[in-house]
Amino acid sequence: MENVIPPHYNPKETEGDIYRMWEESGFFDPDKLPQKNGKPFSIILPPPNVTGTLHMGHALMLTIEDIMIRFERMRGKKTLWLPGTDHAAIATQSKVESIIYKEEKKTRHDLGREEFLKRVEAFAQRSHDTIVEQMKKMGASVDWSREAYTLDEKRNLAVRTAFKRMYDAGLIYKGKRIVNWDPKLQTTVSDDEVEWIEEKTPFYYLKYGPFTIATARPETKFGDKYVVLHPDDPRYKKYSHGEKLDVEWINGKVTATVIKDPVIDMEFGTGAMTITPWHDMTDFDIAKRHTLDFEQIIDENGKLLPIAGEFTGVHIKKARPLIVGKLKEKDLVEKIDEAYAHRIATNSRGGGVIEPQIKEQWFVAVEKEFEMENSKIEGIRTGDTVTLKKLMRHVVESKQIKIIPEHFEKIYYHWIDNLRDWCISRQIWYGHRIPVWYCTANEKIKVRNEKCDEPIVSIEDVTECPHCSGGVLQDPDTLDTWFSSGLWTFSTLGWPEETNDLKTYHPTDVLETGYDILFFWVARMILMSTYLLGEVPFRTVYLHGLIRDAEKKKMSKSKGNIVDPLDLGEKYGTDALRFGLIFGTAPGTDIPLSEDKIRGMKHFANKLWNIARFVLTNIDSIDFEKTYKDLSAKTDADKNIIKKLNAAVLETSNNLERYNIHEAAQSIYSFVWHEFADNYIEASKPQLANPELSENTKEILGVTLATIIKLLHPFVPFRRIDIHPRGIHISHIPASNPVASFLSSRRPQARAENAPGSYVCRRNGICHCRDFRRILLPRR
RNA sequence: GGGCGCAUAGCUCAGUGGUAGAGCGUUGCAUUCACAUUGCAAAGGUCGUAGGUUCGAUACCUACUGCGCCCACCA
Repeated sequence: MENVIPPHYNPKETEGDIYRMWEESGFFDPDKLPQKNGKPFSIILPPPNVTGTLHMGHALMLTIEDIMIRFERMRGKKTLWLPGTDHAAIATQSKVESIIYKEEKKTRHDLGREEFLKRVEAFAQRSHDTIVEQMKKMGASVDWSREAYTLDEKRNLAVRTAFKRMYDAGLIYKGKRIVNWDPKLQTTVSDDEVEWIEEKTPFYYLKYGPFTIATARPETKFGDKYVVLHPDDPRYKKYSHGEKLDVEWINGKVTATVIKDPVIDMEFGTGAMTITPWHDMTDFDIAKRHTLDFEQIIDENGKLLPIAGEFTGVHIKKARPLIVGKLKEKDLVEKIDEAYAHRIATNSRGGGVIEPQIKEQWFVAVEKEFEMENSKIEGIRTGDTVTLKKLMRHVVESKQIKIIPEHFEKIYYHWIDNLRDWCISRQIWYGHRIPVWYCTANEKIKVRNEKCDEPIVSIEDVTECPHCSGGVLQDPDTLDTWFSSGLWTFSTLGWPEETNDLKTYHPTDVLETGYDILFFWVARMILMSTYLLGEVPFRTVYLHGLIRDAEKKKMSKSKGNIVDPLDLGEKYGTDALRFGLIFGTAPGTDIPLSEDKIRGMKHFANKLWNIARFVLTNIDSIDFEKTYKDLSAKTDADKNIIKKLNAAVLETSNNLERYNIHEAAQSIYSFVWHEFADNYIEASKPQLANPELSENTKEILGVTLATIIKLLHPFVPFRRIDIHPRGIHISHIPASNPVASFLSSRRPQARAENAPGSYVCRRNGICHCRDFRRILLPRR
């Protein structure tokens, strides 16, 4: 037989063609799979942000999910992996804002809402196209026909429906709360998006009547008329709660009221502090607790308001030295500690220093009790009184959602227990506009109804006030990006419509993502799904670790240590990249990315190539109907390899079934290299020369090769064997590509021999045939 | 301050109640024989310390030491 196999595996020659062949086969779409009646298995892809390109974390995510999906598809399940992308509201907006500013020196306000959104959408589209290409390069077997976008029409309907249902149930409300305000980007920022930066600031000890108070921010102190003390502090025993004193302050005399509250740390500073409830979280809480007055000192642009007297209109940054100067003049400064280490809140989305403000915002009430409708959750019946927090905790506690690795369950509970109402409004333009309208009719219109003061919450666009037919204005704010991604497991399946997909694939089986978004996203999906559908969004949460650089540092643009997954894929082949990413890495543990390891896995890819090369040049055909169970041993080497092959199949399948991906990879790796190649192939050489053993040895070689290719398929899918009358091709598709056309004919019962060009193996692209299932364990 | 985790080969990491594993690195051998884009082999570990449970502990429990992460946000 003519040997046309080159000695080195060249992934570039084949990967693109193989992906195209998969797409043509249609098997990524579960409706087109031969096993129409298989049990469903579904994963919804965590949608990458349309902020540019994929990074290593995405490559890892795609690899793990593709392994799970291909494994289940091979086992005969009706397998859906649904892809999509995320508009990532604030991240995308600030990215585009900074590009526009860099190139044209214009802000979004210079362009106006409409023009700016056009620019963002164009950018998002470009990012999307890049991401899709990159996903294909990674070999992701997602069903492109069901692709979704968090901001497309269907998802918009889902968002509005969810908002209205929660509003009507009293779980969404508008309220005044202190929020993280970013004066630079002119928006609120969620607690999770705040980044704390260590800084040394002077720490001022100021005389406040008989007290000395310590502060790092004298510029906020104008309105301070409450001095807070610990009730047990012996130094301040003679002052009682509620006592009023006149004190000399920045702009003259103020009447100070003594408040006793145990939140005060007696050890810190002087044990006495004055509060600024409008601009400080802790102060806000204290003021609420004692029903004190709130007064705004700083405006939305970071400038002082008239309460600051002569400093009115001065930006707080400039105001500090001026105010300190005045305090010194008045002899109110006792001392200044220059070496005080302080943490400053900043907006991690490329914004400025956070200045807390009290603002009207939309919130989701997580502790408000309501009656559960339509519950499919075990342990919670329809009509039970619950809270969103309780639902979120319950489904994990009762193991209806299992988190891998398990210890993240504890972290999840801790987070839930400390959870406060979720602020869902954002003062940015890119995203889902809040589906609320306000009546703009003024007093001149006689028909104005009392109800006109109520916000109009609607799924459809509102053009006039339903009460007075006056004009309306939509709330200018947009929703937190996690509001729409919270709906992701079911909005992608067609909700609120009762689609077949929703019935078939929800709850989904696995949600696989990085542990860094357990709170941002995973928890919010659990909230949304349990409330809106009365069921869990997924049964298993698989959390992968974060990819770090060789020095174990987080990859970030500012550090310049980003490694592009596609570069590595290009250099070593996608299979090597995929195997390297998952080999020896446990879930939930960070992975220092070493190029050496990927290179090592390329050796494995090449080893595999040469194993196939040896086997295929020594045999004439492979009977793909046979499995390892049909093999018989004539020598000790035969006996050993059959036993080990058997064990490798079991171990790999068992481990994959339990989502022990790295262990499954280890089993198959060590079998392929250290049993099959090192031992059996060596032993087979004399056996092949012996006429009595030759035929049986060929059969063992062929079946073992076919089995390992199948076992490896979920991990390294870019391999196929074609046996052609004129030679044997591994990982090579002739230009005419009859295999692809055979696959697309979707005749699983058709015998291999009937295939065009007498291709013996037709199944290495998408493994769907009976024998693939037979080599793997049936589901428990 | 609250919570979670880690400590295993020179490096980076898997793993297990009963002979300790991988990648890279190191050393030696091998080039018409499937594999130089390499292969084969070797060296290298009292599995952080001290107690406990157990017939048996690197693994389970406790304490300690040293690291790391998350949350809270101290005026």
